[in-house]
Amino acid sequence: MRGRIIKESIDLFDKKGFSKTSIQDIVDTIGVTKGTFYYYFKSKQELLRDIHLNYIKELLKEQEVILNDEYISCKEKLNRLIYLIIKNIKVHGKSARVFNREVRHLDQEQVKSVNVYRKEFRLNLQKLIVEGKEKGEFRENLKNDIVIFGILGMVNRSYNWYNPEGEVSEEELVNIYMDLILNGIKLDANRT
Amino acid sequence: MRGRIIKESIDLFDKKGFSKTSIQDIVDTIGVTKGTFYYYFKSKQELLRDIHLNYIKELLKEQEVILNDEYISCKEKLNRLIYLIIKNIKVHGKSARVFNREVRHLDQEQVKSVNVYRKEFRLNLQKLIVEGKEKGEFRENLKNDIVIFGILGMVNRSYNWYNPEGEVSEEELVNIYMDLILNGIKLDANRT
Amino acid sequence: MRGRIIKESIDLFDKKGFSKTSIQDIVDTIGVTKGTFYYYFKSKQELLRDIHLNYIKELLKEQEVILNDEYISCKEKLNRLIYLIIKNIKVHGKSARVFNREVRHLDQEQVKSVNVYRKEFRLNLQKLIVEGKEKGEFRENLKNDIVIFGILGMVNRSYNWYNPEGEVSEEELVNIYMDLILNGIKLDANRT
Amino acid sequence: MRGRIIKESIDLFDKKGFSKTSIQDIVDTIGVTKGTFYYYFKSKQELLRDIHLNYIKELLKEQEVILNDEYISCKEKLNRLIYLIIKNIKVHGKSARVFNREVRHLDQEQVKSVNVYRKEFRLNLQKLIVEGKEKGEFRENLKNDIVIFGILGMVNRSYNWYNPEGEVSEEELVNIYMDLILNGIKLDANRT
DNA sequence: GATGAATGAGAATTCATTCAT
DNA sequence: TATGAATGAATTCTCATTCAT
Repeated sequence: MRGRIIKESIDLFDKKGFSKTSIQDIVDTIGVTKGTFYYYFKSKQELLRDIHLNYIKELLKEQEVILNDEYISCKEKLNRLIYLIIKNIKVHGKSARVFNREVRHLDQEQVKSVNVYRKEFRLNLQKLIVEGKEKGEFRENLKNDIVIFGILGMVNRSYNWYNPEGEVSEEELVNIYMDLILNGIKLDANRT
Repeated sequence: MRGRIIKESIDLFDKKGFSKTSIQDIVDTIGVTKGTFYYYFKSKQELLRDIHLNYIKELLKEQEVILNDEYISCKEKLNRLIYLIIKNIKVHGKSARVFNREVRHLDQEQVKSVNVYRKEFRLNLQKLIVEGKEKGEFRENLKNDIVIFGILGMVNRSYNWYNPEGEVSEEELVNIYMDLILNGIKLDANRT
Repeated sequence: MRGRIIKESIDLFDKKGFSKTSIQDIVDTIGVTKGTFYYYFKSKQELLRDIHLNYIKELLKEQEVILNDEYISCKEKLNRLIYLIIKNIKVHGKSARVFNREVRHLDQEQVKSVNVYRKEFRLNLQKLIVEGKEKGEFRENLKNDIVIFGILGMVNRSYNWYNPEGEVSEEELVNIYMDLILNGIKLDANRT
Repeated sequence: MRGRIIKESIDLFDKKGFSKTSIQDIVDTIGVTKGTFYYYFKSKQELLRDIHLNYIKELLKEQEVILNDEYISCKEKLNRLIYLIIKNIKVHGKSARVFNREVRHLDQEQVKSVNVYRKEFRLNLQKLIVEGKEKGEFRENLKNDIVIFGILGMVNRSYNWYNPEGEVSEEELVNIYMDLILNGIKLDANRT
């Protein structure tokens, strides 16, 4: 039951937004009554926090698998991490959008608890940049934090416009992003 | 009065979010009564739409000034356009955040009316990429639309984390973005 | 101006009902502002009372002309009085419907002032019955007041269903009512 | 609870009118809160529609019992039907008045659903006239529909002026109406 | 585990009315 | 005469939450 409530809530929050989705909407979709909801969750906010935590923890876990792979280059790791996010759009797009949109409906305490993981995710990425620099894969003169903010901004925004069923496949999109991130857009006579 | 209502609303919407800001909150801040609000606006949504339209129209106007300057290169134009957005954070950051966060509280009709301008802004940027390619400033093998989506995602997200009063100045931030966008992050032996 | 306000108000009250018609609706129709309304009327209720008084006074005047005609029988007077009401549907149907429907939006004081005339109208009709009895036109064993209440109920209700543009003309309707009122519906072997 | 809300609402709607009765008034009378009201009814209008439907359906049921009685004449049926309406004044007078006065506060859809029954009630009465003609009880040259509109108008208006506690008993009132309807008011030398 | 009735606080919105200009 | 800004009280309705069963 708890799982079903979470699942359907994500659907509804994605479709109508957190504040426009009522508990009634949620339980109606499942076919139970409001009492049931409050048997499993202390409040609407708690449900939202759970969704956030589920999402970011899962993402972190998958991130770690990639980062800990010793046999691939940093570029490849970056590639896979971006793919992780893009691939997520189809499978967990709803969670992702809810995650990215509805933070402001959590209270301070809850935001803090979520941000711990959020920050960890970002810092892990920064470490990747550092490592890439050391291995001579990335340029030295890069501001780690801002570069990561930039990449995340770019990739995450895809949730808002990218349609996985459209003409650009997920693999292509990742390639385009990687090309952009690695090489930039400038035409440079000296490059191959 | 109308102007004051808009101004204070932007403040509140930025601070607490659209749905958590009541008309009462707004009029209390100004020191008038709810009736006054409804004298100037048909509904809360109409106010939000007005904020959106004001913002995007203004942005479009400034964009055009930059794009129509015949004496500067495409790179320079891009630079200035990004600066336009970043500079906006300090001056119109609140509007910008409201603009980027609260779209979903507009109804279909209103979203449509706003999206006309939103799209125009994006298409203008795409034209810049095309032009840059023709002039040999940008690489040929770039997907115009996705590149622009990427750049906008990256730059716009700054509204959520960048603090203009912090240690990185706006000019520096723009330079970092430009460097990233133009050159990418890859270390390339052939480059200077 | 005053006249125009009354005229348009009757229209709107008939179409949407008194309570669903706002002062704003009224002044918008005319193209003036609310201030103007309150220059001419102390309140919305006062307007309604004026409409009522205008209507009933006018009706009374026309009634008197008919009743005072010395050269026609009581039957003929009754005929003409019913015709007066039915004919009114086309010309003053709106006023009439407002008059019959919206009494309850007047306050006690106002109802009283209107009922003076309303009652006079009814008593005049009762006198006609009395006179008709004396002249041997109507049966003796009739309860004057109830007969009149019955006739008025019957005829007045026409405002709610009768369409003067339909297939039954006003003259025909009056004839049907008169036949019903004079002769009843019973088949009587002794009658012609 | 639902029943109590309906009951008290009829009282209040009768006393103050639909639009002047607020949900607050209703729940205050019962001693519950507004939330309770909206637990049982989707809107104020829905409540009104329910009142209408309850009333007309009940009336229809009683009408059918009378019409289906094979052992009585049409005159007698008419007599009993009018008695049904008049008797109703004391018992269901409030419902009846609300039913007759507040139609215009229903929306189109709701009016339609109510009018189905309203019309059925009227058509049943028309069939009675037809039957009465065939059996030689009523005159042939009567317009069925208009006669019924007339009779209904006459009888229904009683709700507005007739006081069952007054000096005219319900039985007497019905007799007076029947006499008027059957025989008319004309003094006819040829009649008994 | 689950229900369903009830709450109560607050939300958006409407509107008759006032009044300085 | 007429305007238009402002009021304030009331109104319908929503909804997260509680709780006895």
